[in-house]
Amino acid sequence: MAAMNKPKRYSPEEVEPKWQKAWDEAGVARAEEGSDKPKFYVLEMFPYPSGRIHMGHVRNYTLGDVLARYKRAQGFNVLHPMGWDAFGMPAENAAMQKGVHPKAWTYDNIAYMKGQLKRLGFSLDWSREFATCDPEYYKHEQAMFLDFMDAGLVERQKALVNWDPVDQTVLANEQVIDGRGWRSGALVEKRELDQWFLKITHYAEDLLKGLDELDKWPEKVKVMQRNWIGRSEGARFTFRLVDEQGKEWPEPLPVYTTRPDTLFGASFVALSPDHPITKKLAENDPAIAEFIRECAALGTSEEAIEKAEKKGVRLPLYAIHPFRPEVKLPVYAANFVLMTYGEGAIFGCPAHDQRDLDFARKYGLPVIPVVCPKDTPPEKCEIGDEALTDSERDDLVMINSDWMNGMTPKEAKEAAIAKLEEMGIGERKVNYRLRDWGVSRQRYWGCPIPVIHCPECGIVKVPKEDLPVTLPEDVTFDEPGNPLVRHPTWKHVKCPQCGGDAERETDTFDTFIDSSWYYARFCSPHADVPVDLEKAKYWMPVDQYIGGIEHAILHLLYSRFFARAMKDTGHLHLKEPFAALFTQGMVVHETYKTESGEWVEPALVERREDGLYHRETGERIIAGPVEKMSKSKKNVIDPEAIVEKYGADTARWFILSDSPPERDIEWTEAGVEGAWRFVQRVWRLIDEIADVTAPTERPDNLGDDALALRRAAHRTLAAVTKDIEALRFNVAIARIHELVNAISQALRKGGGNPPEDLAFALREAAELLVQMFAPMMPHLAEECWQRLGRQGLVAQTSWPRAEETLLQQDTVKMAVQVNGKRRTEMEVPKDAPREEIEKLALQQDAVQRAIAGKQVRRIIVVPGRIVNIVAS
RNA sequence: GCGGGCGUGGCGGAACCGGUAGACGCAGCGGACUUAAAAUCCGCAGGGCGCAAGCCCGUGAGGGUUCGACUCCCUCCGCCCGCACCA
Repeated sequence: MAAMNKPKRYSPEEVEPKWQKAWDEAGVARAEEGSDKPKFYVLEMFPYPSGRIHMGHVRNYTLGDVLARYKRAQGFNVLHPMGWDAFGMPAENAAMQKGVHPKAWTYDNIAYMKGQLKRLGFSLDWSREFATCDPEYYKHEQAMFLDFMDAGLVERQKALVNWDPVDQTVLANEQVIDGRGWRSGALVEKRELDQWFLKITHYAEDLLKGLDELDKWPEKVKVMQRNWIGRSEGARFTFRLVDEQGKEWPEPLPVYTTRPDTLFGASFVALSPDHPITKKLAENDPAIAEFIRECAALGTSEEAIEKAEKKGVRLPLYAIHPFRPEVKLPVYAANFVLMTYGEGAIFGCPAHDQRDLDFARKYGLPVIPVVCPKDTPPEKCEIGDEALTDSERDDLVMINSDWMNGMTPKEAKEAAIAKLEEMGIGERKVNYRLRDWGVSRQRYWGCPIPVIHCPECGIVKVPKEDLPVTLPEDVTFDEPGNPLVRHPTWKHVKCPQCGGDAERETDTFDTFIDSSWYYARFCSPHADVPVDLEKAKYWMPVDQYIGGIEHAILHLLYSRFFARAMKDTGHLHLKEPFAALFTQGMVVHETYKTESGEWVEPALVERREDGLYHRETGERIIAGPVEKMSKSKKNVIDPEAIVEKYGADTARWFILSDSPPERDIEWTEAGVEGAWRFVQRVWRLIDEIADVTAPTERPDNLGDDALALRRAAHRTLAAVTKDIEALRFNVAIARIHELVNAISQALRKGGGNPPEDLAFALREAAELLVQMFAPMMPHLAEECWQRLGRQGLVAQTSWPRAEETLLQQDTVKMAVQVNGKRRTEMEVPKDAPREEIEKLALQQDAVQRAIAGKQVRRIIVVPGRIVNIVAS
């Protein structure tokens, strides 16, 4: 008989804080080096301290926490740290809008969000916490930058940037909307500024090759990175140029091509509007100058590029065809030729390149096919509106190409390159789309770049002993622009070399630098070097990295680059920081609008019999599509409200159920209610079983019910173990549901006073159940564990092992098919001989009916699964 | 245009290596308990025909391989994501 005062209902608001405290005190999440256990480093992408945790965080960190808790139980020494990606523009925006200092705003947010993460019960090692805006963190970033400079991995280049003349700052491409600054609305200008660049291109080939080894990364991400790096093989060669009088231009013109095989089809040469020759010619030719202006005004927005017509302007030059000196190709400046790729100049072969074809048609240039399908006679080979761009197909052959005629395009490529090399005017060349990484930002809330500009000595590195270069705190945000520039004293320093007056660099680093090495810092967060190599050698690489797909290129590529640069400067020992990557799906929610088209938040929507209504105004509400939670569409569910109402375990359980973690999950009230009911149901079940008196030793003879339950429990354990390993949490949860159903049924069968054997099985199953869901619902698990009278924390208990003998069955159910159609099923002994199974199958009534009047031709037996009788 | 992925009940999704399609959950329906409701518990549930036993159809469409296909191959349709004047 249960005690009267026992809580009927599980109350997370009381239970959860209690266990969170217990975990803290027991140091459950503490990771220590020097353990003889194998290590496991699980990391989720650290958050930007925007103010509050959102559902995406809940999903991300729940996935990681399940894995961390599971691996700990499996006997791993687990590193599961958390920190803050704390530099960035929102802090400055808050400063401008609300008058708070970015630092205060950031640290307040961190404090608040840390509390939220704790209330969600994540087993994080907070002793390793840091924020990237801590000078203790960024001073190491500055030191490494100096080392990168010494290693030749840093360059200062002029670069075209988006300049907002009102806010007086550089904007990222994403911050330019329809040619205007997203905050100021001012027309953005293109400015050429001196910027710091990290030479990521130095590792282009290695970053590409490294992808092949990352067998635990999603193919999708690797493909995106491959495309981004954009390796292409071709040739670089030069054209001789002559002017209209036939006078030789002083310099030959280099071009890059991936299709040297099509050289005989060339009908023009085109330069980028930004090409030095174009600019030079524009000095004396207003038409060219006007064209350059036009192209610059068009901007670089994707939309503009997409819509832009192929356009060009004739330059007063001809290019001499390298293989046919008598042929002079007209030279144009064309808007589709990019200065930033290859040599900023191309030869146009309209027959085999769509852009060239469009251009040729517009300007009436010849279209000479040089590649032709084998079964088409050369004279019939014509190009309409579409260029023939294939070159890999084997059924293609070169035509109109002098000595290359008859070759395949592949052979012709080789032949053309050989010829260009022989002539001494070109060579084989690999090109990459990847550009160097511009890291200068004209912002305050970022890591200061540790260099000094001296009028005498030029660029001078800040001596390492003077690091960190810290941000001044007495800055104002009442004017646009970078407060570091107008700070009265900060930038004025003596040159470390000559002692004369000099100025600090006032740009700060792109915040992507901060997140490019934080994973390594977690190994030794308090070390006085960027990374303690001994510790990094123990913990790195990250065994499982988890985060959103939106970082597929930027963050993940920068991190891979940084690891390489750190390795080459002695700060790390490996090139690939993340051994396994998991990209989670988004949390989505239905959207709601009033009839007048205003977005309505879910909390204000009331579900009535005949539809949806506004809780306050009573207006009709129309449900819209299910979309990513976003403030603008108001379809946001605040995790804090969920935790308050249902507790962390319910939130965690729901977000893990139903949808596989890589897919989007729809947050629904009904789904959360379901999870909540399950939490209560488990609690009631454990509560009842705790009252059953059970033997501690397994009774010798187990009845059918007890044996069946033991089998169910151990089979579930085996399945759940596999599913967690594979991050198939939704399936693991389904198995756990099944086990709960099985235990409930067994408990009902046993009545209030089950026999000894069943009592033992019930207890065993209950304990296994609790251990299985502990990584997902850790608080409930501890409470149940205690209720079952077990000592210690589940969080510190080893993962149970399934008993092998219980996983096997004495008899198996086999389906019986006739001609591939299932007719019946039968129970046969596990290792019944083949003949026995065939005989039994043929005896089945349903089989007899199905084969009546037919001849049995063949019987296929798949042991333990099916029998298929082929009859005709 | 190029690249990647995905199409399974009303919904989210299961299905090991080619072997009983639809586990589990949500929503739904019926019943028990209750004065009533909530909660809880029991049961039903892909579609069609049938009183039933049972039979037929069924994993986007069509074809192929196979004793057997959600799974492998080909063609097509649809959706999602990424990249995109990259020579």
